[in-house]
Amino acid sequence: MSANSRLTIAAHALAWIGLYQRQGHEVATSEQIATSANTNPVVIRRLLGELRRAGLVESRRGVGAGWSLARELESMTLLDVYEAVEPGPLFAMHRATPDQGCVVGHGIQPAMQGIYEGIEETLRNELARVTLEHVLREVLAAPR
Amino acid sequence: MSANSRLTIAAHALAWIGLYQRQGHEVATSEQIATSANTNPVVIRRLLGELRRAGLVESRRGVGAGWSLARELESMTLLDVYEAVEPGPLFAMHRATPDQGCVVGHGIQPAMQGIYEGIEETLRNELARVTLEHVLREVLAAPR
DNA sequence: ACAGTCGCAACATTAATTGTTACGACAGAC
DNA sequence: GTCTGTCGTAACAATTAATGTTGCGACTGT
Repeated sequence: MSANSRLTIAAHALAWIGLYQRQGHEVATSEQIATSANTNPVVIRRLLGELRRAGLVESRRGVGAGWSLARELESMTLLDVYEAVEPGPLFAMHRATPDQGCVVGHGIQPAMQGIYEGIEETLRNELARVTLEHVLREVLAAPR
Repeated sequence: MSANSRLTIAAHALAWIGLYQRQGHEVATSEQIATSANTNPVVIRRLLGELRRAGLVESRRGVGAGWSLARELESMTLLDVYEAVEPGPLFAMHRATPDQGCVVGHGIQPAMQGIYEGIEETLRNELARVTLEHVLREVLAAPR
């Protein structure tokens, strides 16, 4: 479905910064993270900018600039990241409004919206159960 | 996120056929459904074709041709529809493979895949709890 | 033979994400 | 005060997926 890797890349960036800081460094640059994620630094800066707005990371400017965590990885969940970087709802409605003169065309959108709402709530609960600390631990547990 | 309305349109089509059949008609045409959903008949035929492959609907050709349900709405769930019309996973990995020389770049994909798998399983369970009969009832319950 | 609809392929359009380039703003080093 | 490295952001290009459209052959009841 979604060719949408924003959540994955954002988690990647956070894990990278977290690990780098544990190795004694103050800040990580968008270029370093971009190299690890094999993408463009601007893409990383955009995503981290959204995470900063959500209070998950901080940035410093000038020489020796870069990004650092605003909170412990333990206190961040995938839900925090998801809400920071994913704008819309999971499932979309019709692109053009259906025929309001038809019973089904008229009732389908409220019906599906109500159903989708419950499903997204469940998804949110699941995302909230996974911390970024957990993600980093899983990353380090990968066989090499 | 996804500007992806396939599940919504497919549910719309099934509810439409179901209601139409309850009104005494044998088959529904892609043109009728397309009018209700405010889209092109070919879009409907494509979606219904996938639902037919999944055994949810049947089609007849020739004069008086059209679509009919292969099972009761009561016995179809949104999960059946979802699996029929949504190909890929919910969350995507990196577009380009991350730097395998980096610890995080190396471990991130297996880590996230494992996490996403559990989340998608939960999503599937939620979708499986909603029958198309329920959808149609919600549709008809909408205030006019 | 005819008419209506599906089946399917080919192509166009739209929209979202991702990638790239460019340049000003900022802050520490010298 | 200048220099250097990095962020901040805008503008635009490239890529991809979904959706929309057209065309025409296949099928089947009349």
